[in-house]
Amino acid sequence: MSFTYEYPRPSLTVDCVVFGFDGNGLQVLLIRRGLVPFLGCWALPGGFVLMDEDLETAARRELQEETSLREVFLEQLQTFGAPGRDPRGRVVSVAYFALVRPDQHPAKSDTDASEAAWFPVGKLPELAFDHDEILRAAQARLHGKVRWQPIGFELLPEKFTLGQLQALYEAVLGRSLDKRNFRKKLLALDFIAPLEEFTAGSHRPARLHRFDRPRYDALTEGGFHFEI
Amino acid sequence: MSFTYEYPRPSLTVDCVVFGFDGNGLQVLLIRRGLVPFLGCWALPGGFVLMDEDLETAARRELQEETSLREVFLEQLQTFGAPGRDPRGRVVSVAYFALVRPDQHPAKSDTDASEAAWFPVGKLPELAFDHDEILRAAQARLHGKVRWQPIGFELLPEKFTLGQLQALYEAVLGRSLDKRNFRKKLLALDFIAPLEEFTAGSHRPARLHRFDRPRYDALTEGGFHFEI
DNA sequence: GCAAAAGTGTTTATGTTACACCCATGT
DNA sequence: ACATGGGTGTAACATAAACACTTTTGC
Repeated sequence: MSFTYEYPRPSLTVDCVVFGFDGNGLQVLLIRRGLVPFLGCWALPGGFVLMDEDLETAARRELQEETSLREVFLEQLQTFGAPGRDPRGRVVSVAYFALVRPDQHPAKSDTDASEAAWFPVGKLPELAFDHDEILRAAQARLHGKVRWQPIGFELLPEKFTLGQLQALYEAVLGRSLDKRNFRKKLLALDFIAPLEEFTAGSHRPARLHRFDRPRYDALTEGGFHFEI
Repeated sequence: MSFTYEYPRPSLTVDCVVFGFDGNGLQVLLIRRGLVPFLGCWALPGGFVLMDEDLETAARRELQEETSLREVFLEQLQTFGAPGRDPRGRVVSVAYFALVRPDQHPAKSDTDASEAAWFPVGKLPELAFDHDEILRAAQARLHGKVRWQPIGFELLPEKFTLGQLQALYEAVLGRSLDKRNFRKKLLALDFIAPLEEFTAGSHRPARLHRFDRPRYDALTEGGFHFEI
């Protein structure tokens, strides 16, 4: 059919902004490029979408190929398509943002050809293409979203302390929160279940909690809305 | 360079979900397709992205070509790229959503070849491609957004009554609001300026108001956040 | 015993909800 | 005069914010 020749076609890629949390600050996973252009430069993991592949599938495939990450929380962010954003020609990129738990973290620096490393969001290196712009959009989304969606739990281990959760919120929101009010509010929401387990370690043991997803789903079906 | 042949390329389109408000209910602007596939079927305005054209520019161009709309509020919504969403082959579509004021509304039915018409969001015809899915995503975005961003004003004339504004919020949110509380809250936000003008007409004249964008911008720069 | 993080309640201020009547105009 | 939408205030209630000390552990 003549259709395939009617319009010139841009190339299509996906790029992923992968956030992690180490108990202290928010981190982003970057890879060092092994190809021109921007050879040796840090960049977001990503690559070309295959012809019969769903966009999210492409993002997950690239994540696994470049960072060994599987089964992470992944959500479409925004599509970047300014002409000139890629020196090779017209390349449109669908950006995703991902949240990974500490136990899913890939090694800080692989021995593989493709080097991957975590960087604190405050201390990022120069990035290839328009990846700094994509990253800013992802940070804005995370910031706007964490207050009314339970995405914080995607960044913590399955069992976590309220102290960890608060540190995460403080890192994402960029301000400190009152400990008593934070606990009161979160526990009142009633989808964080306290466990009979405690941390061991160099201070007073802290009670562990778990995010109760079935409970959360039940609440949201009833038109429930929270805000932190 | 060999790059251009390394990867097969999907075709890239933009589609626009255009919302309008007629004082009563929320409406969506659709066009009747003049080409196969889905010839004669209602669809979202949109079309192919040119090779050296920004995505938003493409959306604005298509809007003007197909619906004569210019200078509308336009925001990127989401990108739809499931293989098989277009029977012609792999076509990825970047969806936008637009808000237009009554004075920008194109004629209800053009005499032109390309027919365009407004439909109430509750009574939509069958749509081409996956446009029903795109439309649902746009409605969800509008619903989630209207409460904390001043997008309501993009759907009303420059000078409006609080009654009109409330009717719009009720249409978007799908529930009725208390008149006194609504007025109290909106006026307290302090970016809606009352004017010394009034409607004429068949009842008690209503005071007109104007959205004070400079005032709004000043407030948001100071980290201000509202919710209706 | 001291450093370090965990845990816990009350008071005050602020914001949200519910609610009913008179007003100005056109017909 | 009546129908129609415009306009107004207060009291009860719920939510959010401010605030300091005791507990438990490892060293």
